[in-house]
Amino acid sequence: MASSVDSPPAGCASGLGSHRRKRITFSRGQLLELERVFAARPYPDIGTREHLARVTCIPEAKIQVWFQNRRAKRIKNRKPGGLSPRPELPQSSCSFPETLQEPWEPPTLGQQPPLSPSIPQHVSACGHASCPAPSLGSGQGCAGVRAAAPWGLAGTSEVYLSLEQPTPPISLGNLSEVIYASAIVTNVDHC
DNA sequence: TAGTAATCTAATCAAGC
DNA sequence: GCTTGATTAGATTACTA
Repeated sequence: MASSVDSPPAGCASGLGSHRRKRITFSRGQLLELERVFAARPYPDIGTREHLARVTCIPEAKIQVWFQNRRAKRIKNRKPGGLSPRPELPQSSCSFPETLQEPWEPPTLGQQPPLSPSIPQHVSACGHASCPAPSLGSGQGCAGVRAAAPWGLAGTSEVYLSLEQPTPPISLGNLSEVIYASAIVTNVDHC
């Protein structure tokens, strides 16, 4: 893991003797982008992260760290009863239009009637654009699936599975692209 | 079956405001 | 002092030899 972390050319932590921990400060635009994607899917797969990395010009590793911290923060804050920090994750992670429907509601999808809630549920549960279905395990292996697994053990995954089956209308690939388009299109002017 | 890789959470450290 | 990026440790899951 520590291999990809150093993207030397990045600029900041190039190789300044003391590899202490040079804290980087994300720009507003970058944060905006990250938060938007986070709202859509707190558990982005590698593809999403890489895409985000390109769009924001932030090393993928940093993005991963950012998401980790973000999740941790969220769990901490939403720890009133203390129990089940996850249960809500599947929600926010899956129903991107739900949490997102703020500034960038996708014109095409956003208006998807009452159906939308169930559709995106799987998309994010899977987390990967090109992941047909968790159980299908297409070679590549979907990170999103794994991500969902941990708490899925508690039974959440079953919900996803039952939800995703009856929702074939939208092509997941396109859907995630739409997510991205709506998430990114707004501010791609970082680079 | 064992080894490896990737990802996750949680706790903690520490920089920057 | 608070927020939050960075690091570390330990656990889980999936894939491959």
